[in-house]
Amino acid sequence: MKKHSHSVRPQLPELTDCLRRKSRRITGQRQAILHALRNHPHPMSSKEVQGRVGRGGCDLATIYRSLHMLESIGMVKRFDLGDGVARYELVGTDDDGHHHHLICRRCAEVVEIDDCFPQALEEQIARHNGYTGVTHRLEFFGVCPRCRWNRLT
Amino acid sequence: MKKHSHSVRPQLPELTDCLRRKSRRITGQRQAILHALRNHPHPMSSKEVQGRVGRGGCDLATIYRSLHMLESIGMVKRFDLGDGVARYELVGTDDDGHHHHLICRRCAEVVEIDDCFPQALEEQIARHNGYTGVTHRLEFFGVCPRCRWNRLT
DNA sequence: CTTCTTGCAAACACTTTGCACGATG
DNA sequence: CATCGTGCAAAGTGTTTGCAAGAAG
Repeated sequence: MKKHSHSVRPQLPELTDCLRRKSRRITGQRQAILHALRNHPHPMSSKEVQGRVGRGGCDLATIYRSLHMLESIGMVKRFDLGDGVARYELVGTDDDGHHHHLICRRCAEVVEIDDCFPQALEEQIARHNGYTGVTHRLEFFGVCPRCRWNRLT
Repeated sequence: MKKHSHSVRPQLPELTDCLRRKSRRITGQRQAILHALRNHPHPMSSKEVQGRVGRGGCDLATIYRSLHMLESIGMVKRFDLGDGVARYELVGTDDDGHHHHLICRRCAEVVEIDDCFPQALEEQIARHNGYTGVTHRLEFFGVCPRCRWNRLT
């Protein structure tokens, strides 16, 4: 059971080990991308990742390819915040990365949410429709305290 | 309270009246688009709408503009099924169009779902984070009975 | 030295926009 | 007949891909 939004944040060596185990090559770019993801535990778009990859930078195509690869081996999770831009988060070492977000409609601030759609209800929906392997994608939208305040003044 | 997925399906005259009330012009294209949406009560992309607009057809740009306009006056609701393509559904006369979907990961079949995220829990999430006007976007994904069967054979 | 990765540029898919012409109220 | 809506083509985004050069194991 998870008690807090942020699970254990993996260290870089653990991450590269993970690549090694999956027989993926450990390149400078991949390390930089993982480093960027590690230091900003919020959904990041490819461009945002690129912006946080320092010295020398990294081609966007490489970012896209890396992110896909990392997703395919379960090291990152893709999130869809509703604006047609794919965002990714590093998956902790102890969980599967499944969680949700509360996004401010005005400033796009993102808060991690621990609550989840009731499992019993999901199972009922699956059974009722004859579907198997059912999961869900869930995000909340609202106005954050700061934006609400700014709007009032 | 809603009892069944599909609320009252508006007739064409009601729809055009709605446009009139909002002082939007009633053009052949808009009628055709509304007609298409009316006869296919599932999330439809702009291209799908175009494919169902008969005789003469209609420019894609017009479809995009119409769909935006219809959304802005609340006649259609936009859904995001996770594949970066905006889809729209006509909103019934008696509800606000809020509902969810169960989508087959293999054939993309879509089933309307009546269940919703528990309101009490949503309010708690909002309060806990100081957010106001909180809503949610929720979609389920799984494998439909038919695809499951085909896979077994 | 073999195989996997990268950068670059071109290609793509979806969506938006400028503008002159055409239709609606 | 004033205004709004449409078609067409061009431009914008975000993302994917082909290919030769480069790096990892």
